[in-house]
Amino acid sequence: VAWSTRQLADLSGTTLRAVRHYHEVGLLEEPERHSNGYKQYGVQHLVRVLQIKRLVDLGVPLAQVASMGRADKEPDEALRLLDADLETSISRLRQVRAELAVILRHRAPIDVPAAFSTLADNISTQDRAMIMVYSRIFDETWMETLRQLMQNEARTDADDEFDALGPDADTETRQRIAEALAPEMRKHAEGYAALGETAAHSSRGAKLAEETITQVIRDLYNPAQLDVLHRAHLIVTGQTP
Amino acid sequence: VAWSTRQLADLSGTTLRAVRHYHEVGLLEEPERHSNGYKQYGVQHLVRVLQIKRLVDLGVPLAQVASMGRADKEPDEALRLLDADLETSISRLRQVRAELAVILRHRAPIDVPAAFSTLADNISTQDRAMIMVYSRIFDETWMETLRQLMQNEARTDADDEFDALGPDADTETRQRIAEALAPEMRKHAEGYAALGETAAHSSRGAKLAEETITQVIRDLYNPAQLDVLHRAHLIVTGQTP
DNA sequence: TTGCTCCTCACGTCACGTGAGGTGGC
DNA sequence: TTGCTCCTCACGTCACGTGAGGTGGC
Repeated sequence: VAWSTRQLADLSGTTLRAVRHYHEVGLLEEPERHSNGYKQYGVQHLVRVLQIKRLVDLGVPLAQVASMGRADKEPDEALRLLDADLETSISRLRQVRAELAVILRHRAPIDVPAAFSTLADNISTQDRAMIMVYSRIFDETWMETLRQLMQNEARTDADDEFDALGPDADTETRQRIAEALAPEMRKHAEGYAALGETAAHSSRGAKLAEETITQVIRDLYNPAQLDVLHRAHLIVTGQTP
Repeated sequence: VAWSTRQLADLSGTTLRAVRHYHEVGLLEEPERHSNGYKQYGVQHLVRVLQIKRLVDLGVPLAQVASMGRADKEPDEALRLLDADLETSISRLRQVRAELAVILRHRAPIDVPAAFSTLADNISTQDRAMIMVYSRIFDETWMETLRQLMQNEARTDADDEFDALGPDADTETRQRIAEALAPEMRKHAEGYAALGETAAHSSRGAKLAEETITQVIRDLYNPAQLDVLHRAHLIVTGQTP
C-alpha cells in the first residue's frame, strides 16, 4: 500500500507532471516499481517533494534547489539572497503600481511619459509621438522645458492651420502660415532657450540627437508642412530673400 | 538616415532580439529595406516599440498587448485588472518574505512547518519527516495537539533508546524498551486524546489518513522498532499474554 | 584583407502543461 | 467489453537569448 504518483502529487500539493519533472532533472529519486510498472512512493519521497515544493514556492529555481542539498540543514546564505531578491521585486511591483495609479487617475493614454499626462487632453497624435521619441533622447531638464512650453503657450490659429495643412497646399498659403508662425517661434526660442541646446541636453550623444530630430521632423510632417517650417526658419533667422 | 535595428533597440531600451520578436509575433510592422537588405526604421516604429515596451514593463503579456490595440487611447479595463493582479502578487511576495523571516530568525530547517520551528533544535530527522507528512494529512487542531505534546513532554531515556535501536536488537532489549515506553504512551493517549481521533481530524479523507499513518510507521522505523511498538501497544491495551 | 554591422535560420531556456498511444486490473 | 489509472514519449508554452553561417561597405 505505497503511494501512486497521483497520490504523491495530491499529498504534496503539486501535479503529476511536476513530480515526473523532478525525476527528469534528478531532484527526486525513482522509487521501486510494482510488478505492473507502477511507481511505489514512500515517506522519503513525499518528504523530498515537500522540501522541493517549499523552496520552489519561496521562489528558488530548481537548479538551485539541487545545490542546496537536502535542505534539512541550517538555512543557507542563499535564503538571505532570496530575501533581498524578493525585496527588490516587491519595490519594483510597487513602482509599477504607482505608475498605473497615475495613468488611471488622469485617464491618460498609457504611452505618454508621466510628467506630460496632465496635458493629455490637448496633445495630438503627432505631439505624443514627438514627446515619446524626445524623451528617449534628451535629459530631464530639456523635457521639463518642453513640458513648460506646451503647458504655458496657448495654441494659436496658426498652429491649428499648420497641423491641418494638406501636402498639396499652394505656395501662398504656405508662406502666409510661415509668417504667422515666425513670431511664435522667435518667442519660444527666447523663452525656452534650453530647447535649442540639443547637444548639451542629449542623454545618448549629440550626433544621435541631431539625427533623431531630423528623423522626427521628416517622418511626422508632410512636404507642405516641411516647407512652412523652412520658410519660417528663414524669416526667424533674417535670411528672408 | 533612418534607424537600424540596433539603433531602434538602443533608443527604445530593448534588445535586437526583442525587436525581431515583435516582428515575428506581428506586433510590429516591418519597415522598408535599404538596397542591401538592412531594415530602415522610422518614428512610427520607435513609437510602437515604446508602446509595447511600456505595456510589457507593466506586466502585460504580448498576446494582450496585441488585443489592446494601439494603446494610445483611454486606459483599458485591462489596466485595472492588471493593477489587481499586481496587488495580489505583492501580497504573495510579502507572505513569502514573512515565512522567510521566521526561518531566518529561528535558524530553523526550511522544511518544517512554521509552528514547529521553535522546537527545531530537538527534532530528529525522523520526527521532521513525520511532522511534514502529517501536516499534509491532518487538520490544524490535530497538528497543534501534536506540537503541544512535543513541546510539553520531555524526552525520556526510553525514547532515546528507542531511536537508537538497531534492526537486529534482541528480544529482551525490545521487550524492556516496550515496557519503558508503555506508561508514556498511555499518558499521551489520555492527555492528547485528539491525536487518536484520526478520522475526525483528517483533512483529505479518513481512509488516506489511516493508510498514511501505516506507511509512515513502516517507512520510518526498522523491524526491531516496529516490534517494540507492537509490544508496547499490547501492554497499553492490556493484551499482554 | 580585416572589422564591423547587418541579415536569417534555428535551437536553447525554464518548469512544467498537454495530448498521443498503449497497458493492466476491475 | 467498458472505465479508470498508470505508464512513456514528445511537442507546446512564453519572451526572448544565443550562437551559426553568410553578406556588404569601409
